[in-house]
Amino acid sequence: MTEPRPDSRPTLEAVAAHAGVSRATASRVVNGGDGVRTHLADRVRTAIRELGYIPNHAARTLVTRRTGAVAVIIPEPEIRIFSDPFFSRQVRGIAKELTAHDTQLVLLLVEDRGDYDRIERYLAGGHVDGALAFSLHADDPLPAIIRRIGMSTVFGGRPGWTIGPAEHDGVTYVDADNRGGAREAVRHLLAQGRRRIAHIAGPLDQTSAADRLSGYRDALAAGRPELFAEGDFTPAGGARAMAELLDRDPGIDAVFAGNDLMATGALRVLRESGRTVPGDVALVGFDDAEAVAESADPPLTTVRQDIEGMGRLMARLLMDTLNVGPDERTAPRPVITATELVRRASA
Amino acid sequence: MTEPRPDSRPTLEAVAAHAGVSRATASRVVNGGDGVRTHLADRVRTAIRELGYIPNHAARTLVTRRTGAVAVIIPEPEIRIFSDPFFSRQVRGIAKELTAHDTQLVLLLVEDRGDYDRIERYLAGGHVDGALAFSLHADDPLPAIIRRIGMSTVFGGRPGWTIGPAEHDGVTYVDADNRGGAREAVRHLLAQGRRRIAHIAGPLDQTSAADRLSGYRDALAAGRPELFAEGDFTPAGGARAMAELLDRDPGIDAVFAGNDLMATGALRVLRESGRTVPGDVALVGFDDAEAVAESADPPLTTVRQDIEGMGRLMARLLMDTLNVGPDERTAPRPVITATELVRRASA
DNA sequence: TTGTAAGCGTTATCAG
DNA sequence: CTGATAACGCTTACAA
Repeated sequence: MTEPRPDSRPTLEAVAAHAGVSRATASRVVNGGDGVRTHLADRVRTAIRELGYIPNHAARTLVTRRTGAVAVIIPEPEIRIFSDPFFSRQVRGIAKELTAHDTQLVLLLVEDRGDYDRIERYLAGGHVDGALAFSLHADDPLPAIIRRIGMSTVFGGRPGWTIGPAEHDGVTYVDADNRGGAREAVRHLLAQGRRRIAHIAGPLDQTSAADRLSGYRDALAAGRPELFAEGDFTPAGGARAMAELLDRDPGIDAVFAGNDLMATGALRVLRESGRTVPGDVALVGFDDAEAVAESADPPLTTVRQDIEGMGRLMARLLMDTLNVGPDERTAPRPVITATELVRRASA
Repeated sequence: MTEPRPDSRPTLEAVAAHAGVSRATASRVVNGGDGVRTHLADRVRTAIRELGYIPNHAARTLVTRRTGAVAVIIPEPEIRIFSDPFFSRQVRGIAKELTAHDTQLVLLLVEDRGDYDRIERYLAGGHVDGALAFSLHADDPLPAIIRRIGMSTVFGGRPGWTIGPAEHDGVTYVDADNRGGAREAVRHLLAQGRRRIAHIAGPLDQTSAADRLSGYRDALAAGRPELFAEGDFTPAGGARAMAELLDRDPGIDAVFAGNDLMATGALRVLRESGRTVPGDVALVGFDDAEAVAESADPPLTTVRQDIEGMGRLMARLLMDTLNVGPDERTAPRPVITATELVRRASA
């Protein structure tokens, strides 16, 4: 019923023998075939096909010191992380780009502090050629690890220890223009004649939240009072913050939420308080999270960021680094991607 | 500023020399140290620590033919897949379990049909020891590939080509008790005196959708008319199906939706039609998707499945298979996990 | 252009 | 219990 020894696959040696050439020549053909007479190359290719040869990855890695794999490190200090569509979509973008470069994606989830030992061992163990890491808090141990073992890395989101988009210190990262996007959102509210614009910020130890708060302040600069509460990027947190804000100032006529999830929470509280949206209070979110912004009631006006595109970009940047050798790499630098205000019914 | 040659890490050879033993002995210590005099073992361990030795994975794999990695294959024929919290949570469970077994997770996303070539090459290339695969349609090429190259695999969700939980054909899979859960949901509606209970099914070529429909029918057996429309597991699809159902029978007084996302779509349409929930129409979802069921308005009564637990289970089952050798493995079998009705405000 | 041969870092076999 | 030594499958100088 089953084949005799399906276990051991043909080696390069077998291919060479089958084609009547040396293993070296066979190897050359497998790796592009430059400088091999087409006659022989064809014979080798035929042998490969007939034997169903597939290169042994471990053997290749052993000598080339290249694994053809990249680690994607995702922390989930809070529960929310992986169920947040944000990561899913970014990972999707990354996966697509890596696939295009014939590179594998090794997923490393970080649950708690102790996991970093494991991560370091893994990274140092040479299992991967580079790493992609996300949303680092200012005190995250990962940057130190990465620096220590000298691993090429691209970060997603401005790391907490950098000052801002302009001043960075030697890291490459991809981030949306959170500040600019927030500015645009608030200006949109101002343009509608809203006077008391509140902001529900995300956790301010995350730079995306801090940058959006900065944008909010930028737009309000013209002598307007600022009024904000800190949420946690969840609907419940948004609801809590909204209640607090309403308590502090019942006259609020607009809210800019740091993300769509918090906006839905705010929406619920606004409705429960008897206010209409956008009639009494206009509401703008951030992310344009699918299955959230669009299906909210009313659908959310929000600031869209191209999350999948950011993921792709991260991967591309990393591949670029990997493909030039440590010598003449382009200097590490942040890449800021544009945001876009999507107007729906809520503001 | 930087170390001279941070590039080349110490080898086992170096450790052996440092400890004054043979490479073979050093290797034994690295792999548990059975049958090595404690005296020597300690010396080796010290050397390992002092040199910062980390085993070279490729070299090890080359000889042991074990990679210490597992592939997680996720198809996304429709757009929704990865932004669906379902996969995220299942992956999370898998990741946790694999980590506990010191095994790496290689993520393989399948975009389109052509990707299967790449997947097959990858699997056959011996990059991983086993695979975890999801939600296969009846005509999915993956099972054939997996059988052809004889790779240990555990499926998530009942594969489309199996008949049901009882009759399976040689595959191990983990699935929630979709049918039982659906039955419970509908019985709950019946117990409330609802008479016209409609069902919004997911795409019926997915077994989870088909099984939930079966459960719906089971519960209705007592001579009740069945009334269902097929959605696509998205809010928009749920809305579409709801509109269609209302059109066909305006007297519907309850709806069992195949998942929470479709339930939110249905909710919107019900509200827009002037109906109250649960006053005029009771609504039950499926999944208990966080940030969806709970934050819906009203919060959704739904059937919870322990998604993360299912992920962990899948990984554990695979590891079990991997650790016993092809000889005496326990026969492939489905594992069905329990569901639980979570009562909230919508029904 | 092609072949020979020397590794790459481990584990595993087999004497001692 | 320990140590040579032979694989593992491939790439890459170096020679021819």
